[in-house]
Order: sequence, then structure tokens, then C-alpha cells
Amino acid sequence: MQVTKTARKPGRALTPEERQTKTQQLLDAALDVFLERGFEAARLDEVAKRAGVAKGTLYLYFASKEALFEDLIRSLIASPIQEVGQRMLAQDIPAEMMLRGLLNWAKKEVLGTRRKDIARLIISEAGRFPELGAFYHREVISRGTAVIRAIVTRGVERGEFTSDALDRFPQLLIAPVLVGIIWNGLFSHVETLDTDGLLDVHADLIIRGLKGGAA
Amino acid sequence: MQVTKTARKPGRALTPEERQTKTQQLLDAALDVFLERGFEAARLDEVAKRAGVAKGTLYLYFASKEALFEDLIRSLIASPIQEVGQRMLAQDIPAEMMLRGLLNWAKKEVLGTRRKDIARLIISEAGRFPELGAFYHREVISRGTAVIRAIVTRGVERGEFTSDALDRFPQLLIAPVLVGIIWNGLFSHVETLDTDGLLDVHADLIIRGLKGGAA
Amino acid sequence: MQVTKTARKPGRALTPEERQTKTQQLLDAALDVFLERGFEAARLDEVAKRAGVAKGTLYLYFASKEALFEDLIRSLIASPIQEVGQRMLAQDIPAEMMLRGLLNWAKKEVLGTRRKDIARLIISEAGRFPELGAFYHREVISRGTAVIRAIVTRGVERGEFTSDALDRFPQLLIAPVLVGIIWNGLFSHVETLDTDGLLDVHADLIIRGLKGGAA
Amino acid sequence: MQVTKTARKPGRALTPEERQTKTQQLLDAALDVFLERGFEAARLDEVAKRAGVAKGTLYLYFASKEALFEDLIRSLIASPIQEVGQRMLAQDIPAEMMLRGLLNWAKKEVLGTRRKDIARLIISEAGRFPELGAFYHREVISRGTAVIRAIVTRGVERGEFTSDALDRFPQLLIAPVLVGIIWNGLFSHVETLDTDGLLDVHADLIIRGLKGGAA
DNA sequence: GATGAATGAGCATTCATTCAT
DNA sequence: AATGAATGAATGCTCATTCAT
Repeated sequence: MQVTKTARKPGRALTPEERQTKTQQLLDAALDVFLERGFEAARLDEVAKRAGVAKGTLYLYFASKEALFEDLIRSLIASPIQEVGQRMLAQDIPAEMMLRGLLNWAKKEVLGTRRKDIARLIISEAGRFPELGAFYHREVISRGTAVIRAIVTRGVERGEFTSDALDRFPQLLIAPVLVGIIWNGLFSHVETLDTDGLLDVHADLIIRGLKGGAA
Repeated sequence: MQVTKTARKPGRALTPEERQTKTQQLLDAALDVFLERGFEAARLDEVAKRAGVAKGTLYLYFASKEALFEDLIRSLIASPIQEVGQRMLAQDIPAEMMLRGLLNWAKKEVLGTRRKDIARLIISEAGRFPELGAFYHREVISRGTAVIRAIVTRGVERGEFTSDALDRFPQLLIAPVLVGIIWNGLFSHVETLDTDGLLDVHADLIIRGLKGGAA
Repeated sequence: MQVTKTARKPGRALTPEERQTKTQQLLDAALDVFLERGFEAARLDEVAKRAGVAKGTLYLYFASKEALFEDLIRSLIASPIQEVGQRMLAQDIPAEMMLRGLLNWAKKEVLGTRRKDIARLIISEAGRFPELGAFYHREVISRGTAVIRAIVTRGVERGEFTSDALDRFPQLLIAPVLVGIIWNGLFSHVETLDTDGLLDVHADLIIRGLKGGAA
Repeated sequence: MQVTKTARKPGRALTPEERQTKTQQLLDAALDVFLERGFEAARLDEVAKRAGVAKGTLYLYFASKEALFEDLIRSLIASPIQEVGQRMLAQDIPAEMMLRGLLNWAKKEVLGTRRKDIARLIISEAGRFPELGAFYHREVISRGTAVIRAIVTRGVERGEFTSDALDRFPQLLIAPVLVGIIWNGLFSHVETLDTDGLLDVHADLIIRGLKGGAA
């Protein structure tokens, strides 16, 4: 009954780290449950149980179910995209390699981790959390598109690319990442999709497209 | 949304068409509500109100909330994709034109109609309705990929295309359609995306990629 | 769909006999359903279906579910008890034989027919239909006890019986009938009770008791 | 009925006794309502109100309305019958006195307590709860009949009784108890029945029957 | 007279939230 | 700080009753 994960202390004040740790435990549990059930169907009972605390304790850390969900998403959206982009741009390598680097990073750091699940959660629920959509756009999407544009612009300036397609629609670069995320969320039991292969082929194709001679 | 208050008749037997019409009204209302709220948060009260009937009436047409949802999806998935594909393949036009034709069809018939909403609904909810995912895959996805493969294969055979990328990953052709659907579902208030332009540029880019010389 | 039991006549007036017949059909169906489910759990849908009419038709014959139930019970309580009693008393036979005759009649005409089911229905539901209880008491119980008392009084007067026990508590004569009804309603699947044997032994025992010498 | 408003405590863990007490309060309230209305017509709102708790609280103690009902019956059926029987058989008294003892016990401990109400509830509802019927038969009926048979057998062996009627049909001993229960449930407003007198006379009569000379 | 589609009040059950301990 | 029993509004679903045809 008493889950003794973290030494139960009915006692006194919490150090900031303790509070931080507990918050993280709750968020971890919440992520599991929200991923499995979706926002509405997720039960706080379940979250509390998995975190090894009483249901009431949740309310010491989050004001409501909605707040828990939003805090969770926010905490997960730390966007390392910009960092990768900067790293790419800092190197003296062809723009082609930068784009490939970005996609490889997506393979490893998005499709290969829980980030894909978070993305799916956002895609599924953000419709009902407009602020969250805005937040995600600001923190992730706009930064991502900026990076892509920077790379493509450089590629065009350097004469590597003949097309500015990705400057106008940087979404085209990451579209297959989305497909990979959604496909494996919906159809993995019916027909698996080799997302690594997908992105490799995509890279080849798009690079050819960007470089290509006459259309 | 638009309650067309079809003269309330407690009375006589319904002709099949009347029943059909009423069913459709209910499904229309249901689509609105499911789209706005998601499956769990959707209230049958709301569906009934928008359809201009009493709550109990819903149960004369659908056995349960879940049945309503599934019937809704099924009714909307009549997949005309195959038909377009056949039409394309039947013509004596370059494979390139076929692919462009497909994307133009998507612009008009998916992104330009409620089909995009259905897709979004499926993306959001199919995780909790595995059968629905399978059904959608069977009725829509697998047919769509088959059509794409047929076109690409012909293009390669005729020497139009040098790459079989889309034969291996036909998902790459429709990935931007997905992006368009999701983007406008999530970020339309923040940054609109010109999906028509997106698909046009995508078409150009991918065609160049498929035809392109050395990668 | 169209049950053609009784020539469907959407047309005009009903003769009294037709109305009578239809009423009886509805009551028959109602009895079945009330017996199977009890008053509350009985569904008028079911009654209508079994009677081969539409649900609305029920309301042409009975004002409400409650009225249907009460009419049903009333129609079933035609009490032949008094008649049997009169017949017994009219004969010039020992009081003992009269009592045995009464119990034999109960074996055949109560335990051997649907009357036992009706009794069980009344026992189960009359708590919530006080008028019905009063009605049943007046029509059946009080007549039954009167008959028993008349017989016993005669037996005592004639010197056949030394005890007036049944005059004070005529219920004692029919108690085993009740037991038989209830037992087979509740425990027949677990342990069957030979109600005929029960009543035979009861007759012997009670006669001996009524006649017996010093207790 | 009597809301004893046990100081509302949203707080701390309940001791087993507290839980036990609360459970009992709920069961008491439930018994009242089920008796007044029957299973189907009983409203959990009403049960909760009478117990002085919120409706949701019921579900902390019972999984469903059906579970509440079954737990209620089970909790009330603790059968002390066997115990009385053993006590009787242990004494060195005539079998006649044992039977009288049994009936006196029934007067006091069944007809004089809520046990009579439970019996009535079972009689009314067990038709739709077959398991309950089986349970009641196993826990109460079969034990009761065993006790009666043991007493009668001894009486016959000792030469007290000349009839084995009750060995064949022990139900005959308790039949008037049933009559008493049902009568007062249905007709008490119309004609009261002196159940004590009923059972006294029954005792005399049946003893005479069991002892009596030639029938 | 008969129909049966429509109604809507009513109920069992769930679950986010509160708060005394 | 933590607990978890208690709450009660909210919701899916049922079914007796009505009434236009």
C-alpha cells in the first residue's frame, strides 16, 4: 500500500531540491498516463498511484488537471533544436550536410526517444489547449523553421541549391518526421514503417530536388 | 450547427430516405462536436442540441457514444482515392502529371473539405480506437499507397523517373498533406500556412528529386 | 416486423368482443413479462412486442404501466375459492373430507396452474401496491378464511374435531400452500419440493391434530 | 432513517472499526430503502441521504447497487438457527419442547426483529438474484431443515412422536412463520394477524398431530 | 384505431477537487 | 507536508409516455 519509493516524510518543510524531485516524479507519472489515455481519459487517481503519492498530494504541486497537463507539456518542450541548428551552422560544411545532420538528429533525438510521444500528445490535444499550441509554436516550431531557413539560405547563397523551396516552406523538411510519428502511433500494429529509411530516402530526394537542374 | 428543424414528426414510419437524412443530420452534428472537443470530452447533449433533437433520439440511431463515433468515421471514410488513382492511370499522361494530379486532388478534396477534419479526428483518437486505425489503414492508407506506387513504377518504367524513392516510401508524397492538416488544426491562429502553396512547391521539389540527375 | 397474429385493422371501430380479445392478449403478454421481471424491471416494449402490437397501442387499453399491472392482477384474481367452499359445504361429507378437498383443490387449481405464479407476483409486489393488497385480501383471503372457518365450525359441532385451532387461525391450513409457491419460486433449482406430498402430509398431520385426544 | 451524522471527516485514514461502523450505517439505510421500494425502484440517492452521506460515498464502500444489495443480504443472513438447534438438542428435554423452543425462537428472533424483513426482501427479489436464492438456501434453509429433522428423528426414536411427517417435510414446521411474515407485509393495514398466537396454536396443533393416535 | 418516432425526466456511476487530521 | 475519505456536479443511457400521421 505504502509505496516506499521516496522515503515518506509526513514531517516538515521540503528543500527546493526535494520539491523539484517530487514534481518531476509526478510529471513522469503524468506523462505515462496522458500518453496512454489522452487528456480527458487520463485519471488523476492513476497518476497519483504511479507516482506513489496520494491523490490529494497532486494538488500541492499542481492547481488542477489542466495545469498539470500544461506544466507537463511545457516541461517537455525544452527545445534543443536551435542548439543543433547553431552547431550545424557553425561548422564549415555543405548545406546539404547540414540538412542531413538535422534529419539524422530527428531520427535519433525525436523518433528515437519519448519526444515523438510528446509530439503525438500535442498533436492530439493541442486543439483544446490553444495556448499550448501557441507555446509549442513559439518554442519549437518557429525555431525549427528559422534554422532550416538559415541553412537553405546559405545553401542558395553558396550556389549549392538552385531551389528556395525550403525557404518558403521549411515544413517540407520535417513533414516526413511527422508522418513517422503519426504512422507508428496509429498503424504500427498493422504495418510498420521504417522511419529511419523513410528519412534517409527523404533526405536524398529533397537534396536532389533542391540541387536539381531544370524542373 | 445549422439546425434545419425538419418538421418534428413523432408519428408515422420513416421512409428509408427520411431515416437516411436524419442519420446524416446527427452525424453532421456529431462531427462538429467531436472535432471541437475530442471523443471523451464530447457531450451527447451537445450533439443532440445541435442536431435539434432530444438526447434520447440519438439512441434510436446509434447504440452508444462509441458506436456514434465509429459510424461517423466510417461514413466519412468512403475513400474516393482509388477512383482518382484509376482515373489518373487510365489517362495517357506523364507520371509527373499523375502525381501532380493527385496532389491537386488532395488540395481540393481533402484540405478543401471536411475530409481534413476527419483525418485530424482520426489522428487524435485512433490511438484509443485501434480498430478504427486498422479500418482507416485498410480503406484509405493502403489504397493511397498502392496508387502512388503504381504511378511511380510506371514513371520509372517509362524512363521519366530515375528514383524509386516513392515506391519504397509512398508516404513521402502525402507527408505535406498531413503537415497541412495538422498545422491548420494547431497553429492557424498563430501563423497561417498556405497549404496550396505548400503542396505546389512540394510537387515541384519532389518531381525534381525523382527526375534529378546525380544525387 | 408486422406480426400478423390478429388481422391488423388500421381501419374503424372495434366491436366490444374485439376490444375484449385484444385486451386479453395484452394482459397475457403482460403477465408473462411481469412474472419474469417483476413490476419495475418489466419493460412495456417487451409487453407490446409479445402481444404483437406497437407500444403506443398499450395506452389505448391501459392508462399507465401501473394501471396495466393493477388491471392484470384484478383480472387474475377471479376467486373460485368461495365456489369450491360452497360445493364442499353443500355435500354431506365429513369435515375432514372437506378440508382434504380444499387442499386437493389447491394442489390442482393453484399449485398446478398459473395461479401460483400470480400469487408469487402479488407477494413480491403488493408491498408497493397497498390497494392491491387490500383487494386481494377482500377477494381471496377473506373468502378463503371464511370457508375454512365454516368447515371447521361444522366439524367441531358434529364432534369430528376437538380443536378449534383452524377457526382461530385458518391461515394454518394454507400456510404450506404458500411455502410450496415460494419454495418453487426460489429454490427449485437447488432442491425441488414435492408440493403434492407436502400437502398430503400436511393434511394428515393437521387432521390428526384437530381430532387428536389430549395434547 | 435516523441520521446520526457521525461528524463528517474528510480527513485521515479510517480505523477498521470506523469503517465497519460506516458500512453498517450504509447497510441500515439500504435495508430501509430496499424494503420500501424493492431492488429496482430503490434509489441510491435515497440510501445516501438516509445514511447522511453523499451519493459518491456509497461507492467507496460498495461497487454497485447490486453489490450493495447482495452485501446487505449476506450481512443479514448470519444464521443463528443452527446454534439454537444445537442448544435445543444438547438439552435433555422432550422433542416436543425442542420444537416449541424453535418456534418460540422464531417468534422472538425472526418475527420480532428485522430478520422478518430480510426474509420478505428475499422472497420478493430472489427470483431475479438466483445466486442469492442459492445462498439463502445453503445458509439458512438447509440448516433449519437439518435441525428440525434431527429433533423429529429423536422424538420418534424416543417414542414421543408416532409420525415422521416433519422428517419428510420439515417445511411444515416453519410454514406459519412464512405466513406471518408475508401477512404482515401485505395485509397488516387491513387485518392484523397475531403471529404469536398463530405460532402457539400451530405448535399445539402440530404436536398433537405428531403424537396423535390413529388418524 | 393503430402506429412508432420522438421526447425528456430520471438514475447509476465516475472523478476532479477539497479539507480535517 | 501529506493524506485519503468525502463530496457532488456532471454524463451516458433508459424507458414510460405522447401525439402527428
